[in-house]
Amino acid sequence: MVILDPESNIPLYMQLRTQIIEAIVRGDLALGDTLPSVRGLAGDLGINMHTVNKSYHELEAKGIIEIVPKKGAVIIANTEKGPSNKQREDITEELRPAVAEALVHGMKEADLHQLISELILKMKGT
Amino acid sequence: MVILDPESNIPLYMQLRTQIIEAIVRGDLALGDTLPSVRGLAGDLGINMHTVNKSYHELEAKGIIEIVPKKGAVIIANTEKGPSNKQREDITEELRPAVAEALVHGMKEADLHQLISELILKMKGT
DNA sequence: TTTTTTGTTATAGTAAATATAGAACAGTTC
DNA sequence: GAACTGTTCTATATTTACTATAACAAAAAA
Repeated sequence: MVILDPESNIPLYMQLRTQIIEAIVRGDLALGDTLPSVRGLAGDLGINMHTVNKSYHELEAKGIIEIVPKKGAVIIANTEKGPSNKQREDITEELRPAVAEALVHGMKEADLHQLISELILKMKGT
Repeated sequence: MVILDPESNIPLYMQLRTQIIEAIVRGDLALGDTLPSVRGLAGDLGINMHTVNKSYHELEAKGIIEIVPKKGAVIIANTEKGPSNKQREDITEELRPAVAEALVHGMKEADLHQLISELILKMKGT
């Protein structure tokens, strides 16, 4: 279930790619599953085909899906095997600003671990 | 020491505000210290005054500095006291996409804690 | 085999975000 | 008084984000 907020300061294509990733994490989508066609999903969400296409290509760049021309997009992310070195570095840089903000407000290492654990629970939950 | 990358896809004002936060985390800037004037810092960095001003106002919105008109910007972030509820929620939402990406690539909770710990070390170190 | 659907590419346009530039104002500091 | 401060205003250029069509060629379905 994807819900986009057109008023958000977060671009639509980012909201979409994040929610697709979370759908995989929840198990709503699994390895080998195919994503809806760019036209189909765009129609359902009431947004433009190119916006969906941009999300898909970002997911492909992250190694989460594979786009087969003229066919469709298939999930290739292996939620069992760990991340590659590059993926791990990308994740680190993505975490950096938020971690810095946490530390500047006095959060301790243990607090951050707790917060992360809560986030994981919420994300994997209903 | 602030270094900006004009070629980055990350806006200058975001790079700047993140690096100021990290400077506080490192201890290069402390509670009560005043930031350089918007004109002064803009000159040093070779960017526009308004760009620096935008960074400062984002830091103020995050409760990290206080801008006193006609005087300057003072650091009010207390790196000892924990974050407010709102700050904690903001940090959680900022972490969400990166955590989702980590999980989709098969990182386990313990792996993420390890990665966070490494990040904190790097951030507080030289 | 015809039709539909697929991702891709190209062009075009609007709106917002980002960054710069210069000027003026009114307090603060020296 | 002079220099410096953040603030506000106008203005402009560039990039990003999003939408809108259209056309293409290959795959899939009828």
